[in-house]
Amino acid sequence: MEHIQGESLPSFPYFPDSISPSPLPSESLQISNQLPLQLQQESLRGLGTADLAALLLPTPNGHREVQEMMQVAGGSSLIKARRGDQGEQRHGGGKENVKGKAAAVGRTKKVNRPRFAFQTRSADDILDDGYRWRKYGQKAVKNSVHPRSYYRCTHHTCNVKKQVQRLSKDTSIVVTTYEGVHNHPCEKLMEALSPLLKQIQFFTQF
DNA sequence: CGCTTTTGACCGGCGC
DNA sequence: GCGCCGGTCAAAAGCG
Repeated sequence: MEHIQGESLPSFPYFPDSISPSPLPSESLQISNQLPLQLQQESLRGLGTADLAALLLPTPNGHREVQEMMQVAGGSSLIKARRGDQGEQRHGGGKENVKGKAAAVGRTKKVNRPRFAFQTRSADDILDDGYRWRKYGQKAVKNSVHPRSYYRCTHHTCNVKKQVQRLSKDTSIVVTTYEGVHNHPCEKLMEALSPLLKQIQFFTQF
C-alpha cells in the first residue's frame, strides 16, 4: 500500500463549508490526497499498528497536527454539507415501527463531528489501524462497481465510524473515511506499550 | 456461546 | 407527492 500522490483531487485540508453546493462528481466522497505530515512521510503499510493508531489517538498533545487537521476537515462532512444530512440525527431503519423505539432510546442529536478521508493503495479493504471495528452495513454506491462498507468502533462508549470504499476508477485504491474521534486509547497500542511502561515504572522506582 | 458479518428493510433528505 | 439515494437497523447466519 503506497500513498497516492498527484491525482487531480482536492488538496488537503479541504474546507467543507467553502465547498460549493453544486452536485458532486459521481464519486461523491471528498478525498484528501494530501495526508497529514506523518502520513505523508511514511506509507500506511509501512506504519506499524501503533504508529497509525497513535495518529488517531485523541491524546491532548500527542498529535496536535492531526487533531487540528481533523477539525478543519470536519465540522460538517461533505455529504452533510451537501445534503444537509445530520447523520447522527436520523432515527435509523428497522422493519417495524422503530421510530418510537429510537426516540425512546433517545438516539442522537446533531453533532458536527470531525471527519476526514484518505486513500491508500492496498489489496485489503481494511487497514489495521489498531482499533476494533464492527461492520454494520454495506451499500452499493451509485456509479461505482464496489460497495461501500460501514464500520463502527466496538468500544462501548466510542461512537467513531468509518466508511471504506474502493474507487471504481482505480480498483487498487481504497478510500477510508473516519468520522469522529476515539474517546479511548487504542488497545493494540496499549498492548505494544505496556512492556515499555512497565520498564519505565521499574526504573522510576530508583 | 458470544461476537462479527451479511443482507434486506426502513428512514429521511433531496430533486424533480 | 414520488422516486432515488445514502446511511442505519436488526434478524439471521457465520465463525472461532
